[in-house]
Amino acid sequence: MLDDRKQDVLRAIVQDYVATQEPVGSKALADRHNLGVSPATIRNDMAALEEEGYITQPHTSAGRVPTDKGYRLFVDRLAGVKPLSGAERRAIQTFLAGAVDLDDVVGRTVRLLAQLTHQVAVVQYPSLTRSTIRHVELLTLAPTRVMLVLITSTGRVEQRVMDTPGPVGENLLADVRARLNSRITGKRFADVPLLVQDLAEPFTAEERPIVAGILATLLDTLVEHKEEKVVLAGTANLTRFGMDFPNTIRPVLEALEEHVVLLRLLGEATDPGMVVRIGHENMHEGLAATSVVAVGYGSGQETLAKLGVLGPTRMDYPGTMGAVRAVARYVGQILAES
Amino acid sequence: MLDDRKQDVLRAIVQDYVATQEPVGSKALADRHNLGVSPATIRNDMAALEEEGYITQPHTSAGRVPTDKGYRLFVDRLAGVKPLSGAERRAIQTFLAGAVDLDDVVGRTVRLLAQLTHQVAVVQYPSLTRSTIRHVELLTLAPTRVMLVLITSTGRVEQRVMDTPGPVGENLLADVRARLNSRITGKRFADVPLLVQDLAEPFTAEERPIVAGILATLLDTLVEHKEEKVVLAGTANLTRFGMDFPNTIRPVLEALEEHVVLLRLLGEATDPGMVVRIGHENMHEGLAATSVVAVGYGSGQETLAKLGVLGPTRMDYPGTMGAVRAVARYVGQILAES
DNA sequence: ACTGGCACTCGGCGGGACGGAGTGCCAACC
DNA sequence: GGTTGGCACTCCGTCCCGCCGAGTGCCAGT
Repeated sequence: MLDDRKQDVLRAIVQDYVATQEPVGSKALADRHNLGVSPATIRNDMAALEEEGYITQPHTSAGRVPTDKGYRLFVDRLAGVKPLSGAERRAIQTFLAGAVDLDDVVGRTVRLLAQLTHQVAVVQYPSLTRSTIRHVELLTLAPTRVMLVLITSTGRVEQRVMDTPGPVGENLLADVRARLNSRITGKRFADVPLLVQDLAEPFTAEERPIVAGILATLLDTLVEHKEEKVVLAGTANLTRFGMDFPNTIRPVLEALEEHVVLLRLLGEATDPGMVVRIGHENMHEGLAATSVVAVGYGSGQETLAKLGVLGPTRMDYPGTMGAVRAVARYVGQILAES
Repeated sequence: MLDDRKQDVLRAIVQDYVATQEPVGSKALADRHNLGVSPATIRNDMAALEEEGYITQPHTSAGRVPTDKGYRLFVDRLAGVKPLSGAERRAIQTFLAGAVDLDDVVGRTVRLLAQLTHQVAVVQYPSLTRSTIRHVELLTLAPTRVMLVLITSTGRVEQRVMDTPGPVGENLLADVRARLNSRITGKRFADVPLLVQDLAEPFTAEERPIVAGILATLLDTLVEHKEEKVVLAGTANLTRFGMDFPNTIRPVLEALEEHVVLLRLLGEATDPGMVVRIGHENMHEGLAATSVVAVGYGSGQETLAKLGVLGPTRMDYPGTMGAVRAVARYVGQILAES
């Protein structure tokens, strides 16, 4: 379908367009890349590429610009992933190593990624769905008020305060705590409802509603925090592109504020494979000129969560992919150690 | 210095400019506000106002625009705080009442504030400095690894994982936990170092370094989390103003990413008094065209933290101040209940 | 002290001309 | 048949110019 030279031409067009941000013409191509043929020949190839939908011209008698389909081919077949320099790798490692807790790791990661790629970075918190329960703690705050603290295998802590139907003694609480932990410590979230089902039964009629309340809150917390959290950084980088702001930047900022959208963007990324979604592939009107590069990360084998960057379709894909992959690896490493 | 009519003129200029976003001329003023005098008279007053530095003209023969000094006078003496409508108040209350935990309260608050004011909203988490300790919990994660969970009177939970110099028995941990809680529960953060000073003494030579390590981590956590956390929302609202983006919006986005700057912006706000900082008063180059309206909030008497909004100097001050004040009150109320 | 009139100053806007970049096509060439 | 040089054509961006309107400052009159 596309002979070698046409692929070379497409690759050259993408590279030049990304570098200059301006439509690229046949003469400029012949000058900057030594393709060994004349501009006229390139023109013929360009006409063919346009026919096939890989490139387009903004107006008659302007240069060509890659289409989403063109970028897709470029990413899939014409370019690799550009590895980071040794210095960059070391910088990442030392920067992330200084983190004190999970929040800090995530915060540092997102800033790092934004700075490295000069784009908007998004990091999703380690997901609860695959993780297990490490400990459940119950504390009395007042006679009829209890705080539940849930610690997960990913180091995340969730807390919830609840009011109880009657006063709660320390003994009762200690009993419930012990029973709870012996049953669900080390278990997966999904299995918890079944495991605690009959936990209230041994208690007296007076105590039972209290215990039931605690269990309900526990289950509620598990469900509630399937709502993943995301953080982002580098929104100022959006201003680096073009002057057509009101139409371009605004919908992007709006999309970034909706966590639902963000999560969907990172959505399909899984650990080994990096996902690149280009322009309209995002299935979001406001992000038609935006690409997302995302990848899963995790400690050890399993994918805990995802991270990625978001920028204009005219981005440096090899470099961006390299940075995203590298950061994901180092974060996974850090998390595995702690 | 400024007679009544000149003040009326200035007020009218600010109101019209905020409404139209365009320099306002003498004729338009005479038409839209019934000041009872002719445009020529207004022109004289405007000349005086310009002389005094309250207004300025972008170019010769354009209308006048308020200066920072003009806005300052407007806020201080010419306008009040516009209270919200009953419907708005009810909407705030029900929206905030649905929150499940502290994170959720903060998240809802910031989104609410952004939507209400159509500007960028900033909410600082309840500060630790004035709050007291409600409970300290110690958990073993592995033989030589301990997790410390700190619960504060504001409902905030901080956790930290540490490695111990040797294996830690449950008995030892329970002992330390009990001693710690009996000493510092209910105490202020600032007093903790003194209170735990000699807590390691009763222990054996083997145990002492472990206990010391735990204490060190505790103190470290207290210091560490003086670094306040902030969240923001509504950055998309920045695009509502003018087309001079690259110069206007970029430095603002950059400033918003630096938490240090954000915290300083909210800085001086205290509960009863609302702080309005206009343009250059922010002492930040990139925020020369930006105003900040901030106020402290808290449950009961004391100010726990601050919130506010950030927008162009040409903002609707009375309305914004009304919204900020109202939201702060309701958040304080919600926090007091929980 | 206020008002109406008047000359003056600019910025914004539309129209027209120009130059340049780039294309498509065609005939010639290897 | 693929490749090349040449050429006419198209259109965008830009510059320049002149006009119009809004708004001002000043001054003389009430």
